[in-house]
Amino acid sequence: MDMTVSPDQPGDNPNCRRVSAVLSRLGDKWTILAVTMLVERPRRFNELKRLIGGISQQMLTRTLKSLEQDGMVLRKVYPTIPPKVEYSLTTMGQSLSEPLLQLASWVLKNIEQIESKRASLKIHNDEIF
Amino acid sequence: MDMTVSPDQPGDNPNCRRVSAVLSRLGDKWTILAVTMLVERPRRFNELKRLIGGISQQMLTRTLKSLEQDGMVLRKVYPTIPPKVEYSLTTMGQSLSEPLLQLASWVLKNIEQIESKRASLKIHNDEIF
DNA sequence: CGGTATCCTAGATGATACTG
DNA sequence: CAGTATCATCTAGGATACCG
Repeated sequence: MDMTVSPDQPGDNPNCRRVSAVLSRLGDKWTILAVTMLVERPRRFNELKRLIGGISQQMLTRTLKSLEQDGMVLRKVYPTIPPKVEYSLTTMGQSLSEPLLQLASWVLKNIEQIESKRASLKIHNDEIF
Repeated sequence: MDMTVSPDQPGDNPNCRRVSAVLSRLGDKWTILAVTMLVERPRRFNELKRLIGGISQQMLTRTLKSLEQDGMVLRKVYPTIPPKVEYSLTTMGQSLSEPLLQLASWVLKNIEQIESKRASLKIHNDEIF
């Protein structure tokens, strides 16, 4: 599972792509947010929906299902009326949350700079066209 | 820029979505790999293409342009014949690479477990359908 | 060598309605 | 409450051809 790269190594790098496949799943529009919302404690479906904000019901369902299939999230159903479903992080999910929170923290520290850079480019383009 | 969440706080969370927007850009299919390939030293366009492997020319162009617009990557053109273009990480790009490499490292440590879990679910579904 | 331009498709996402 | 089902839209990404 070596991701180091010898200089100018030609051809494809299968390990890179296996890792990339997982990363691009983690990096979809909602996954990281969902995991973040589960760090503190288990949450119910609609609770997560409110916390995340702006996610459609369907996408929350899919996101949670993917996380469950990858072993990051545990789904527990309480057969009450009305039904209650609680989502929590597995051990692997908790360990994932550590680098994820570090990344989120980096984004928070740098988001002003990123957004202002994007904005300035936009203005520049607007001047040209 | 508070990402902490008071319990059951209703409504949308704009900060979450600003962060999410950046994260989902970072998490696309190629960005993280591209940044990783630039950590060691600057690289030329086709060098990156070879290192990443499997990326189309167009997507590499787009990925690098996005990173440049966000201030992560510096693009330096040497007006030689044939043309030579070198990409390197900016200071912000270097600082980004730290949490990114930690995340990549986490994936490497857990990828076997994730892939086997996915595979076992696939077998299970194949038995049903 | 390091790109653009164009076209195309699968999949991601959203909106809405319905259900146990 | 916690979903499914269905339909519509948008975009990421690939393939290919061309360019300075």
